Amino acid sequence: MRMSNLYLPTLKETPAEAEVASHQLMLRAGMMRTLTAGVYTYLPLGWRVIRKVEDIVRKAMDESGAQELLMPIIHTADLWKESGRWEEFGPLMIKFQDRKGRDYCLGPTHEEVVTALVRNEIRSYKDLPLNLYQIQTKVRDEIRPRFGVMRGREFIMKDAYSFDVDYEGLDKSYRIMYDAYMKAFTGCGLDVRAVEADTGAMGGSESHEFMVLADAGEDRIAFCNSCSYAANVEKALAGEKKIRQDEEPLPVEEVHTPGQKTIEEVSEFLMVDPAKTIKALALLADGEPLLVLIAGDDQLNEVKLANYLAAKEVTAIEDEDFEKYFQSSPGFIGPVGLEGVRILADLRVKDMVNAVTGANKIDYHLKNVNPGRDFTADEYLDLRIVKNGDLCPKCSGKLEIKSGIEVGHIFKLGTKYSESMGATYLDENGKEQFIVMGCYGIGISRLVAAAIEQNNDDKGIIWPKAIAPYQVIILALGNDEETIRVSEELYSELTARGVETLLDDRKERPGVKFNDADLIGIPLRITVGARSLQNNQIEARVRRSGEEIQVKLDDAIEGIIEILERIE
RNA sequence: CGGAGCGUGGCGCAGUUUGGUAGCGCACCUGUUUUGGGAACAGGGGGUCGAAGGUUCAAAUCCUUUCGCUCCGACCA
Repeated sequence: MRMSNLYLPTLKETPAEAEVASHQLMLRAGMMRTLTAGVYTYLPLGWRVIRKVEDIVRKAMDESGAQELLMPIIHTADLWKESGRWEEFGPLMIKFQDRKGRDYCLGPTHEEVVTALVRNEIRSYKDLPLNLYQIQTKVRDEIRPRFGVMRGREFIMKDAYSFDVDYEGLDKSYRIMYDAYMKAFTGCGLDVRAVEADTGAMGGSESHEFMVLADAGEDRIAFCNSCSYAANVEKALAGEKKIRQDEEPLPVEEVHTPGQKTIEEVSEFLMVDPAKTIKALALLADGEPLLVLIAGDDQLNEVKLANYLAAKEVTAIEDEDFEKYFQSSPGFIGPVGLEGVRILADLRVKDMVNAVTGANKIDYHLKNVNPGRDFTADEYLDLRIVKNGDLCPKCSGKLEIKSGIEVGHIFKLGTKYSESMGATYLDENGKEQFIVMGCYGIGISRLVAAAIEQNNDDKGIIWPKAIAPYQVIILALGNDEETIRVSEELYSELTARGVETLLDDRKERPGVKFNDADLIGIPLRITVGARSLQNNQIEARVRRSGEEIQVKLDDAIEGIIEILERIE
C-alpha cells in the first residue's frame, strides 16, 4: 500500500478522552475513531490488525475441529425468557421492539441462540460431539465503558459452543479449547496466562480466564510463587494460615469511641493494629439480612460470599434501612450480643484473640473480644480477597497479585441451558439425555488493545509481527530520481514476494515519516535515501530492538527478508 | 446508579473568577524557499463557545434545566 493513498489520520497530540496507552495509541496511530462512549469505527489500519487476529484465531479454531457459522445479532426476547436471562442480564442488553411491538435484544452473547439451533437439529448421540463458533459483533450496554476498545459497548468476539453427550466429553472439549486458545494467543505474539476464574453470569462449573499481564488491566490475578496455581482474585482461595496466639484472652472492655466509624479511624484512635480489629459488614443477600465478619485489614470477596449463599444479589444495607435490622448505627455494629441476624465469619476471624469490634451502641466499641467466648458465628469460611503475600491454597508458597486483561474465557456450562431450553439427544439405549455444553470466548478487539498494552514505547506501538498491519515500511526520503526508483522497486518486489509492505511516498519531510513509522509500529523499517545510496546501501531498522542494519543494494530483497524472518 | 471532573474550529488548550461580541499552538488550503527525526516565511479557509430557557443595553462568561464525555466503584470478552 502506498501511504499517499492510505487513509491514515495520525495525531501528533493525544486526545484528551484517552487515558490508557492502548486507547491513546489506537487513536493517535489512526486505527480507530470514536462515535460515542464505547463505540468505535475501525479505520483501515485498525481493521487490518483486527482481521489478522481473526485469522489467527480462526485457524486455531478450525484446527481444533470447531466449525464456523454466523448467528444473528438480533435476538427474540422469548429465547432469553426461556433461559431466564431476560431479567438476569437486564439493562446490560440493548432491548427494542419491532413495528408489531414484539420484544428483541441485540445479542450480548449467544448461548440462547445456539442452543435453540442445536435442539432442533441434534437428535442422536451420533451427532455429538460438536463445536460451533462465530466471529461477530456483540452488543452490551456496559455500565461503564472505558479504556477505548478494552471495554466497549460494541465489540468483536469469537464465541464457541461445545456439545457433548456427557461430562467426560465436555472435559475433553474443554481441554481442546484450552489448548487452541493458548495456541491462538501465542500465535498473536502475546504473553498470556490461563487462570482459574469464577463462572459469573454464565453459570456452570469450571472456568478459566486467559490473561494478558498489563498494568492497565482491570482484573487482579493471584499467582503462586512456587507452584502453578493462578486464579482471578475473585476466585482465589486463601491458604489457611494458623496464627499462633500467645496472648491470653482478657475480659471484654467497652470503650468510648465518639465518631470513630471506619477501621482506620478506630484502629488509630485505640492505637491497635487493624489486623486486630473485626470488620462487621451489614449486608442483604436477596433481601435476607446478614452480618459478615472479616479481619480489619482484609476485604470481603463478594463473589465468594454470593457463591456460598447461592444468592443472586448481595448488597450493603443502606443507612436509612439500618434500623430495621440493627439497634445501633453503621460503624458501631458487632457480633457480640447480636440476635436475629445470621453471622458469617472469615476463617481468619476464628483465630483472633482480644480483638476490637463494634459494641452495637453508638459511639462505643468493644476491646478484647474473643470468638467462641463472646460470640458465636453461624459459620466460618473463606470470605476474603487474597492479598500479596497470602499463602497459596495448593502449596506452601506465597501469592503475588498482578494486573491482567482478560482476553479469553472458557466455561464448562454443563446442562444449564440444555435443561432450561430443552436441548436433548437420544443415547445408545434410546433414552433422552440433556446435551452437556461448554462455551468459549475471545475478545478479538480487546485482544488488539491488550497487544498494544504489552507492546509499546514512548514512540508508539510495537506490533508483534504476526498481527502487524504490515510487516515492512519503506521510507522514501527525498524526491531525487534514484531514491524514487529504488524505493518503488523494493516496494513492488517485496509485495510480489508476499511481504505486506507500506511505501511512504508522501511528500512529507523525513522527520514526519520516521515518527509515523514508529507510531504505527511496523516491525521493520527500510530507509531509502541519497545518503546511503551513495554507498549502494539501504538502511533497515528493527522497530522493537532499534537495531540498525546496512543492507547491500545488490541483494536487498533477500537481505530484507532474512532480517524479517528473525523478527518476532 | 453513587462520587469527582470536563464540554470553546479536526486535535490540544487559553479566555469564565471581575459580562463588552472569540484567541493561541498543531492540522488544513495557496505560494516561495526547504528536505535524514514532527521545516521557515507570506497569505488564506473554518467555530450559533454541547443544547434549551432565563437575567442584562450586552452572555463563552451569571442563573435554571438538559445532553454528552472522562475518571473512581459493582458488570464483563
